[in-house]
Amino acid sequence: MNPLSEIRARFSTTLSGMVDDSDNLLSMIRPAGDSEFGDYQANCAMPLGKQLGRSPREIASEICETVQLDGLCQKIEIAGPGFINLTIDDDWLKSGLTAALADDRLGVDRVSKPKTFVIDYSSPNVAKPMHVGHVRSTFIGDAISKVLRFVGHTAISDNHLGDWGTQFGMIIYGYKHFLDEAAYRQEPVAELGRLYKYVRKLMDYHAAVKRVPELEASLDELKRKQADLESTDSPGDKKAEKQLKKQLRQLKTKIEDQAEAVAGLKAKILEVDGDPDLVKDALAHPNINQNAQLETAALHEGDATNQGLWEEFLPLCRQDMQKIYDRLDIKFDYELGESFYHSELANVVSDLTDKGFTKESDGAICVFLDNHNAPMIIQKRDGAYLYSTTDLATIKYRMEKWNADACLYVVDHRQSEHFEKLFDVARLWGFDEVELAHVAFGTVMGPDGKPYKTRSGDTVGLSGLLDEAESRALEIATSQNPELTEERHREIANVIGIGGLKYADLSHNRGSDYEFNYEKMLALRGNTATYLQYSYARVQGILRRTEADVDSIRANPGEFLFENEVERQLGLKLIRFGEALDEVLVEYKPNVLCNYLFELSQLFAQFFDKCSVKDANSEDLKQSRLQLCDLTARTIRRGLELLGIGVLDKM
RNA sequence: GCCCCGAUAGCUCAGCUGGAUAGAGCAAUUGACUUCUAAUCAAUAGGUCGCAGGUUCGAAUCCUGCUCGGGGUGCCA
Repeated sequence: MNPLSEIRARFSTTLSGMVDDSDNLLSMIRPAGDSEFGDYQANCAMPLGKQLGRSPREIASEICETVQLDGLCQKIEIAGPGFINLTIDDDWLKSGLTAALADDRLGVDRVSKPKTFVIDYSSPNVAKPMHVGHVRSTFIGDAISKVLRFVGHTAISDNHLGDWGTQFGMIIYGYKHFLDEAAYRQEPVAELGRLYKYVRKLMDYHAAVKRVPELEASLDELKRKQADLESTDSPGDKKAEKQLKKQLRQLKTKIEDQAEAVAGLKAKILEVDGDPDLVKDALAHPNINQNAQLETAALHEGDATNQGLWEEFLPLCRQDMQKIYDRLDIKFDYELGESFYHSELANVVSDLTDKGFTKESDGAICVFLDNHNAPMIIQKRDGAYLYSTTDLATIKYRMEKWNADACLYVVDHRQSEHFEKLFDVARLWGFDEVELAHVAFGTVMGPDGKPYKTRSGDTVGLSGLLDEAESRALEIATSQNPELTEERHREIANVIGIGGLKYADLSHNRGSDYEFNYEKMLALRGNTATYLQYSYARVQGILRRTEADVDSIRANPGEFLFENEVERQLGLKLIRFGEALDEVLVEYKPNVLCNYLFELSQLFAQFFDKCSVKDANSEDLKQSRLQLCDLTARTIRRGLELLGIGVLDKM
């Protein structure tokens, strides 16, 4: 039992005797903001005083008299307007640590009411290279799944692959017209990738050729407007003046954006124009955009040739994608892609229609919702279905198959409106018991504060990103410890490179955008995976140098001794691992666990500095310190494992 | 137009279901390696929590307005 839930349990009895609903008050018991005030503080006397019309300090002392904290807290003080400051009893702490030492779960309880969670994350489009944008969903989803499982829930991870989309129409079109058979026989995946990129290029070319004149016309129009506004006489009154300036500013950014877009499109045209083969193919395939779309439509309608090609391509693409997941050590329980649901889509629409929830509008079948202006369209005018339809079919399947208590969607925050609508429709449809949550995350930014792109403006490919992280890590590992073998260096580089990447992502609040930076990610100091991994390696160093036998430490523990204040702090932090995990799951925020592990490692570094294990004054103290070391190492290792990050005994 | 999100130290970010003197890392300055890994630790300095109001014992946190920035916005995913 972690101290916070223990304290809350004790307060619960007292508070429920004073008010009807004590849950809110219990949540006001929290870790102390300042260690001067003790370990925990209960702030519930102030609001309670108000509610009961009495002095908060009076209430506080009444609470203190009745609450049973014997054996749990050694000091209870009332301070300021009515704060109740609590200090955990050293004996309680020591017995908790002793129990954790012998426990594979480090003293973390399993939840009393396990639930079934379905977690939808990663979800890339197969046949398109994975890029930096997939990183966050993959890491965050994986970490949440692992924490859920560790605390005792059932977590079903499901990679909702985009395996039925327009990219297959493009590849099929490419296969039919541009295939290099020898290359396909030798390296099918590479050839399919080439075909995808090739068709993409030609499609972009035609789209750009068409779009540039339109954009340029609109750009001229904007510039005219700008000139008009600039030559407008000053309106005299301040408000109008301000309005005018604002309009001009907005126009200016719009002009800049469009000019940039035109330049980008022109670059794409030039790229094709500069290559005679590309020009030839571009001219020979003027309707490639429409025709690729037709290939997709044919696939969806069950065309035998396209179906056959799709069945041939899909396993190849998935195999290729699997390489990335293997490097990241990410596994899924299920990988039910969009194609898995395609036969159900018509039923979704007809069922919703039968129940009277749909309405036809401009030929499309829609579900209108009270709190949204735009409806959710579930079938297009041309009869095709949309991702909203697939998502609804997916919810139905997950409920029927797993009877989920909660479905978590770890998806980019830009899709929040889609999920609001989706969840509303699902509830309308009858799935109103399940918790449906969009675990949204922000964008990975480049050093310019814009979404992370390569210098040429393309998205950053994931496999290249991993290569770069590992090669930089290799350089660091080699220069730090030149005496190790190259094989060891590579192993270290893998663990700190991939770990650094994951930690950089997970340590940010998932809702925020963050700036991607290799240097910071792998920095030798600061709040990085390396720092945590180094702490772990230092413990292992101590255990080696003292020739400690961890099995016997765990089996025959001595008393924990707090000779130095930092030893008590470290012990308290260790016993609070479960609190951190609970906190992660309140809002599905892995950064809470990162913070905990960083603070734990900082305390260990202080302990390392001040409290020698090898040269402890007595055997008892040495034993106690070894126990703290062992617990620290196991907590860091377990915590990092839940984040999907590895550790090393030496680095 | 409408909707959503953000603005915290020079930089990158925590903190946000209201709590005590706003935190960390980096960068800067200073000190500590014959020592269990210095990939470390100790210390100094750095702030009008975008602006203006409001709510209250108490506001970075909640409410309103404004400024600036980002995103979304019926037939892409």
